[in-house]
Amino acid sequence: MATDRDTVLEAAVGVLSRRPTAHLDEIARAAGISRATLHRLFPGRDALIREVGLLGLRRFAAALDTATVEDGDAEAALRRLVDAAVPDAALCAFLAGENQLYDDDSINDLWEVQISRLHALFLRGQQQGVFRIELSAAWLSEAFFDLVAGVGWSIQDGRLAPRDAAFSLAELFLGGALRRPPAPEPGPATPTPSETDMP
Amino acid sequence: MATDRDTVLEAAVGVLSRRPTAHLDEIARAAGISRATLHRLFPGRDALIREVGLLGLRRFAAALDTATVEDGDAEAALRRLVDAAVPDAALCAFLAGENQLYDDDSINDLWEVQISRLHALFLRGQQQGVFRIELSAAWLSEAFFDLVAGVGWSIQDGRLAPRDAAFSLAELFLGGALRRPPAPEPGPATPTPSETDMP
DNA sequence: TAATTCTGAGACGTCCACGTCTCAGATGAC
DNA sequence: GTCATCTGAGACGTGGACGTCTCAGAATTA
Repeated sequence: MATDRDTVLEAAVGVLSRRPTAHLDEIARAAGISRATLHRLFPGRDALIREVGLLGLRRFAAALDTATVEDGDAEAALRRLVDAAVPDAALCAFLAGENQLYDDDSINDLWEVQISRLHALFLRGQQQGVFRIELSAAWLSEAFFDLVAGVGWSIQDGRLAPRDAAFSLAELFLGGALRRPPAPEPGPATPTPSETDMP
Repeated sequence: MATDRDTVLEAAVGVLSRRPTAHLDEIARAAGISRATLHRLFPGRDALIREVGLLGLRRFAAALDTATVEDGDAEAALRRLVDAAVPDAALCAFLAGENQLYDDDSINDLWEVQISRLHALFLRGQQQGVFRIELSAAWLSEAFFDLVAGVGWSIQDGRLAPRDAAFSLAELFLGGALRRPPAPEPGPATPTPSETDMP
């Protein structure tokens, strides 16, 4: 039973990120509460969707804060951001799927702010000579966010181990974004060699 | 006016990929037809959504075919796939957002087939020593598809030039996926140095 | 124990998107 | 020209999700 709002919102994300048209019954059941209690917490469906989006944006903004993306070396900042954002990847997956959904200006503004911070990070990295300049900062921002969303989907569907998420995201993205690709690292604590998938 | 089914479906994708709960009125308007004609082409909303998904899967399967991803060097195969898939990136964006939507087994099976082909490509590339083995083939498949979807979204929103799409996708993804990253290439016909974004 | 608060289950009415139908006008074939 | 075919606009009924309400039972507190 999840009575506090954020817990319910996270349960809602688990359903809405894959089935945006899910009924309130289903969302309530996923949260382990009744439809009545769901209505007590959120006035209606629109309010619920809105708060889910707000929670995602607040979490992503918090990840940008804790990673202090505005400071220091761009590569190190991005690695910090990966670690900070991966725990909330599911929320980012929801945002990626319908970031144009809201008529609300306050949400769109908040969204723009976070994207701008991400864009600035890549722009700074390009100026520092860390990130490739053949790829526009806008594309790097979009691709990074999409990969975070992909991490969220993969974990939800059980196709990616949560422990491997940050490593997989950082290695794949930085490999393509860095101007001087680093030598392949030895791997995470629990390496996932795909040979084990072989018959 | 778009009377043939595929054209209507592509117009529907443009709306549904960003607003999955869009009304049929809106979809019809986006396709330049009336709601009555939309109902003449597709029995109902479920049928429309289903056909959109089927079109996306057929297009992606066709891209895998034309790229002959089962043949030859894995890196070259992936580059061919990029070129073949980018034109239908918008459809992939729709699939990425709600690939678990369908109760229909025929669609899920078709989906699994294509994902398996992608997975096999990465597995073969890893065996060839082309792709990194620290990243699982499953994650590479997911990430590739998510980036294709990201290309679709970016183009739709005008954040990525269609001419740069294939280059941006291939360079970013292969940079992170290849075992021996290639030296940075000079760039596409219309390079997009992000310095031009600077104030 | 007794009182208070909160929740779940269910019933009920409302509203809106959907599906269907009709008909006038446009388009095209002959 | 005539006829056939197709489309758009609009009206209409329906279904189902949604929002509200009530009430019994559980959980918490004193």
